[in-house]
Amino acid sequence: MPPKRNRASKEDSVRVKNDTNTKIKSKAVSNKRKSNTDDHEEPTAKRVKKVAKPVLNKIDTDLNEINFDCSKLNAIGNKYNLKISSWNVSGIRAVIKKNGMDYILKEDADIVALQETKCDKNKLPEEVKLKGYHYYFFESKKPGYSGVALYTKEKPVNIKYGLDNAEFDNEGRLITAEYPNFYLLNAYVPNAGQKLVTLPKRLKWNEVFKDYVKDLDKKKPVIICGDLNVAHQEIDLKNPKTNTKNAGFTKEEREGMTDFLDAGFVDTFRALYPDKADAYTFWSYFANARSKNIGWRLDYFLVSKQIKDNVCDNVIRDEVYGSDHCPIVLYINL
Amino acid sequence: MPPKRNRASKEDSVRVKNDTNTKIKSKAVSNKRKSNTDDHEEPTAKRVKKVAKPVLNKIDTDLNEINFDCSKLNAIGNKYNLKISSWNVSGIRAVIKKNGMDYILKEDADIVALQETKCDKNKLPEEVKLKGYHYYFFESKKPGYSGVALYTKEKPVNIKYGLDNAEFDNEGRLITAEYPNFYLLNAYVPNAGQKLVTLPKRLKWNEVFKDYVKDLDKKKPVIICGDLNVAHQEIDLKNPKTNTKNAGFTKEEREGMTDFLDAGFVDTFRALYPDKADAYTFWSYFANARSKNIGWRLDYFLVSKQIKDNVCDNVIRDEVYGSDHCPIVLYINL
DNA sequence: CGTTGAAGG
DNA sequence: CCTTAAACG
Repeated sequence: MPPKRNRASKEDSVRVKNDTNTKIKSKAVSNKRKSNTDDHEEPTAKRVKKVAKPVLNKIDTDLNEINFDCSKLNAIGNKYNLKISSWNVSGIRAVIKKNGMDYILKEDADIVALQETKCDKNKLPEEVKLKGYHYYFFESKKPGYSGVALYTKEKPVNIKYGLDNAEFDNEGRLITAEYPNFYLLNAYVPNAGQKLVTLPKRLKWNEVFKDYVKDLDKKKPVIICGDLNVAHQEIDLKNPKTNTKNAGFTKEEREGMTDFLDAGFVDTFRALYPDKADAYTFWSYFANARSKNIGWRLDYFLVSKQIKDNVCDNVIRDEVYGSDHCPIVLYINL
Repeated sequence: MPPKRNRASKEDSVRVKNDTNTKIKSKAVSNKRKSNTDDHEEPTAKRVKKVAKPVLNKIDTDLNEINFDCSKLNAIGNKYNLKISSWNVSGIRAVIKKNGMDYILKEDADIVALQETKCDKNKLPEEVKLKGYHYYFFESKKPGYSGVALYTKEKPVNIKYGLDNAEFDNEGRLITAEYPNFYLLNAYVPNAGQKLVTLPKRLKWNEVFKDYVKDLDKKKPVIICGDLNVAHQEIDLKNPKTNTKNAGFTKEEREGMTDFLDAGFVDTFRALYPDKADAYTFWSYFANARSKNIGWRLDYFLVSKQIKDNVCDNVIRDEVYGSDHCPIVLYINL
């Protein structure tokens, strides 16, 4: 069983105090006023809450049902010696309330990369402290917006926040951890926005980020993970036809991804499973998309070409709820 | 038992889907990286939620424990033939979620006056429709702010929204219902604000309102109910000494109340119970004030002097939770 | 639809 | 402390 935290039960009901001293029950006096209901202005909204809570916050089975290990060998014939988990939590405090840290502890990855933490450093609850990990939070200047975090068992040689760009570094979108034999980048790529209002900003990021990573790649192999906010190909989302003008599947964003990969990187999931459809990491909260698996693959592990054969597996943990994204896990031998 | 609505249980937990097809449990590979936790920047906020939810949303007993009838006779010797309930709900949608409408139905008053409904007409949920009542909502132009509602079994001769003052009528603070033999006024009086920033506005209200009511009082007797946002005398709040500079107990607000009563009205609760202490209708949500009964009497029934002897009783329903105010009930014979 | 801060109480 | 609307996704 996953450790359960003490949490208050939310019994939302009008309460009645227990010290009533007037218990005489008599029939209410008959009332001369007769009621008929007709002419008032009608309320238009339907109900306070639609029907039932989305299944999202309910436990069906427990985390022990998941196999967190991996027996697959990589192309070189080695088992993994490094496990990395990446998860867009869409608000770390909300995920904590849903016992999301239990998943992280159970996964027991060597490195955990979180995106959209949406929490100022001084508001981080105690629960973010995970024993056995060094952790690093990079927040946005805009409170409650964006933000990334990195947990790592081994202390990195160096930690760098941002990519030396004032605009993006104000938004807590990138942590670079340098290890002896590789760089690990945790990225939360700008969303192109409703009606693509921030597509220009996004394309600017693509350029700045590519330049930044190419420089690193000259020194050591690079592992990039996070929410890259693009479904690369048609296979990477349920409804490619109707989303070509929507954030995450525009021609520009898709070409940006292709362009990035052409610079010498591999989408590990697609490399391992070239034809696997219906494999998504994000589902809109709208219209119960997740239960119908109407999703997008927006979260990735990209690795430098030189270490692509080191990858053992890339797993999508779509059994894990708590956010509109699910975690993804990379097993690699480095 | 009060009728329970179908509501989703809020089991806030990270959920795991029930279709895991990989159940091989093998020991995680031993990891060469050793962990030691020391140097990261410390989170400063303590916990996500303090300790436990305030008792406010929990049912202890049920509404059947309350005696909603009244056998007391008024000074003329008559039992009541009219029951009026007044409740500052502090958000009608929140109260509905806590089954607050069950209280209203159980009380079964002839007239129900609500304050701080905080809901645009087009966002009112279905649950505001109560069978057997005509209802009238007066909203603020500022969404989610102020707003009053009136439920009445007998259809009034006339309904008037506001008091012909542009400033106050934009804020949904007053409904006047004219009945054959009296006026019923449902008022949500402006709060003087943090550091008394809106005390001038409040004092302006006092003048405008007094003039308005005095005019009505010349025609028919008046019953005023609602959140008058003042504790009149020291007996009307737990901590009079420390609150003389705070909204609700300033000299100006208290004198405003005295001044209003001097115009020919009676505070029915205090008239019936001149020395009753610890009788409050509001408790701050801060510091568990309600469980310690650190409260204020801010909600009133005021009646024209000419009908003061018609009053049978004025009850404070402090057993009813769901808001930071509790309901009050007037039993009268008219 | 769900998370967040901000205003208001 | 609690409710709400607005921004963002």
